[in-house]
Amino acid sequence: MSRAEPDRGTGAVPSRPTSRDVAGRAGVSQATVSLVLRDRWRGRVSPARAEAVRAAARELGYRPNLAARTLRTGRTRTALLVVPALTNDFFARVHSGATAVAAEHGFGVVLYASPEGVGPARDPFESASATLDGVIASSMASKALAALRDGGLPLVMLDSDPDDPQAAATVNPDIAGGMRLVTEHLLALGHRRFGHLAARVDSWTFEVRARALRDALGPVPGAEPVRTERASLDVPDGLRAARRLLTSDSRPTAIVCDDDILAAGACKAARRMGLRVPEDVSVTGFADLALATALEPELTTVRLPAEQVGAAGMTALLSVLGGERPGTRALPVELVPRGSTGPAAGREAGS
Amino acid sequence: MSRAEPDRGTGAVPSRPTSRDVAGRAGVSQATVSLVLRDRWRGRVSPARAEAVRAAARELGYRPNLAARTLRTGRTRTALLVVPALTNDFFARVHSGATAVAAEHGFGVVLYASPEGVGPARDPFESASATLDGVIASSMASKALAALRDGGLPLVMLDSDPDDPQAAATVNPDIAGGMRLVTEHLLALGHRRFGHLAARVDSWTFEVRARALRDALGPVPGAEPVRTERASLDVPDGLRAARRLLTSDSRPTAIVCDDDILAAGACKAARRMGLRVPEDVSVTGFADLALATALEPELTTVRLPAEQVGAAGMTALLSVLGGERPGTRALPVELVPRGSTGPAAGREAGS
DNA sequence: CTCGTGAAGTTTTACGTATAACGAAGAGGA
DNA sequence: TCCTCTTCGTTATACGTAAAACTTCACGAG
Repeated sequence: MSRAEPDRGTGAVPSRPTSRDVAGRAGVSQATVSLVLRDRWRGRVSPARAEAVRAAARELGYRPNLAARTLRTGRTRTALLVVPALTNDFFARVHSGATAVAAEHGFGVVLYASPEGVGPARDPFESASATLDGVIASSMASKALAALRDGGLPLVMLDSDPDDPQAAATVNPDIAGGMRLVTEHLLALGHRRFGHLAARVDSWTFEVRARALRDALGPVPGAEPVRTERASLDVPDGLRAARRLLTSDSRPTAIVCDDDILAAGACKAARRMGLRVPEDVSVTGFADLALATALEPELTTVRLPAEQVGAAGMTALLSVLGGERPGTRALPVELVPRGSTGPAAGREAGS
Repeated sequence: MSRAEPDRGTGAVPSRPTSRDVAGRAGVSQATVSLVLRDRWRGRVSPARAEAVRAAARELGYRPNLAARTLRTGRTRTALLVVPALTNDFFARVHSGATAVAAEHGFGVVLYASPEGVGPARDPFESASATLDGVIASSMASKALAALRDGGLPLVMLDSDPDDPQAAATVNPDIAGGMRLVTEHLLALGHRRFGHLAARVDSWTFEVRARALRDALGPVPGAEPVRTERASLDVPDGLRAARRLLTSDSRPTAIVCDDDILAAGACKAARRMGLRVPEDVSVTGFADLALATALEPELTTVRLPAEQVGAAGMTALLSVLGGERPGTRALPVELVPRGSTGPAAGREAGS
C-alpha cells in the first residue's frame, strides 16, 4: 500500500508549525504573517487578510519560535533576577511579582540565587545559560554584584542606594520610614532603652535601617543610646547576638531587629533566658515574612511589599529597555503591630 | 583623517564575537571551530589546530550564541521546574539542587511557581516564555499538572506515584520510611494516642504519609485509632485544625503533622490553649524547613533531602533526554529529634 | 600503477524569523 | 497622457550555528 514517505505532509512527526505554514494556510507570504502577528500591519495589510492570518495561526496552534526570533532581533526577552537566597521567602515573593509583570509583556525571568557558602560558586551569567536583555538585582546579593556591574547589561537595583551610578533604575521600599514607624510604636509603648539587632550584611539597606533608628531616637528626651549587635541573617546567629544584648548590664526593654529572621532568634534567646515576650522584652522584626505569624507570640514587624518590589523592578527594567530613564521608585511600607511588642517593663523600675 | 567606516573591524559596536571570528583568528573554517569547541574533533582535526582554535576562542572571549544553537539543533538546554510555591523553602532548596546539576551540564532552569490563588492563572508553558526540553514537577503542584501531561515533553515527577505512566522518571524521598521513624520515635516515648494533622492537598505524597502512620500503629498493642484533621498548608489553617484535635474528648498526647508548617500551627494552637509543648502534647513536623529551628521549642521532624531531590530530578531528566529510562530513584530521609517531643503526658493517667 | 582508505579539513545548507527593498495597481493632479 | 502618491503586498536576505556532503592529500596494498 504505502511505501516509506520521506516527504512532508504525510510525514511522521507532527512538528510545530512555522510562520510559513501559517502563510500557506492563509494564502499569504511569510512576511505578511510576521507583520500581522506582531501587530505591525496597520496600513500595510488589509484588515481582511490580517484576520485570515490570525485565524490560520489559531487553527494551527502556531507559536513563534523564540530561538529564531532571538537570533534575528538580538533580543531575548529574558531578564535575570539576582537574589541572595530564595529560602528567605521575601525574595520568593519578589520573584513572583517580577514574573507576573514579565509574563504580561512576553518576558521570561531566570533566577540566580547567590550561593550562601564561601565564594561565588558560579558566574551568574554563565549559570543563566541564556542570553539576557537585562538584570534586576537585590543589593543583598553582594557576592554576585561585582560580576553584574561590568556585564554591560541594563541593571535595575532593588533596595539599594538611589545614587548608584551603575544602576539604570532603583526600586526602594521606604526602609527609613518603616524603621521610623517601628521606633515610634515602641516609644509610644514607653520604651526608652533600645537594642538594635543588626544584619551583618554589606548592603545599603541595612545602613539605612541603622541610621533611621538613630535619627528617630535622637530628639527623644530620656532615650538612651542604642546598643547594637550584629548577626548574619539566620536564626542561630540572631539568637547568639540577642543573647549578648540581653545579658548586658543595662538590658534593653525593646530589641529592634533588621529582619524577621533575626527577630525569631531574639525571641528564642529571650525565652531561653527565662524572659517573656513581650512582658519582659519587646521584639520587632522587619519584612513580614511567613515566619512572623508562625511564631507565638506573632511578630510586630514592618510589612515590605515584596511582590510590588518585584513587579516595580520588572516594570522599571522594561522601561529602561524601552529607552526611558525611570530613576528611583519608592514604595510605601506598613507597620503591623502584633503580639511581640507591649508596654515597657522597665517603666516602673526605670523612673 | 578617518571618515565614517561602515565596514566591520574598525566598526563602532564591539558586538560579541561569533564562531566565524574565531575561525578567522585561528586560520580555519567556521565548521572546524564548531567541531573543536564541542569536543567532536577527535580524528577530524589535528591536535595542533584544535589547540589553536581553543586559544583563539579564549582570546576573543567567544561565547556561543544560544539562540543560533537552539535554532539549529532544536534543543534548548532548558528545563522547566514546576513547584507549588516558593515561599515553602523546601522548594527553594529543590530549585537550588536542580540548578546546580543543570549548570554542570550547560542547562538552564526556568521556574514555574503555581499561583496559590484560585485557578491556574497562567499557562506554565506560555509563562516560561522559553522553549523547553523537559519538565520536572512536584506532585504538589496539582494545579499545573494537567497542563504538563499533554505537553508532549519528557516529565520527571518529584515525590509522586512511581507507577504514574506519564512520568518518564520519578524521584522519591522515602516518605513512608520517614513517617515510620516519627511514629516509632513517639511510640518509644510512650505515646499511644495519636492525632494526625494532615495536609488538605491532593497529592500522592500525603496519601503515603497517612497510610504509613496507620501501618506503623496497626500492630502496636494499646495504640488507639488515629484521629485525623485536615488543613491547607498554612499556619492559620493548621492552627484551626490542631485546635479541633486538641479539644476532642480524648485529647491526643502526640500530634503528627504532614509538614513543618502545620506543626507550627499545632504548636501555636497548643500554647494558646494553655498546653505546653512537649510536656502536655508532643508535636512532630515533616520536611525540616528553616521554620523548624526558628520555633521554640524546635521541631522534631523528618529531614527531607531537598537539594538532593532537585539534583536527582535534574539528573533523571538529563538521562531521559539521553535516551535512558531511569525509573524511580529513592532518597533516604532522617529523623531529627528536637524539643517538640517528649515523654507521653498521659502515661500515668492512661494505664 | 591504480585503487581504496583514512585523516584533515572545507563548502554548503538549513533552522524560523524580522525587515529592508522592491513591485503592482489604482487614484488623482498637471 | 504621464507622473507621483498610497495602499497592499511579495521577495530576498541575514542572524550564528551544526552537520551532511564534499575535497584533498598521503599512504599502503594489490
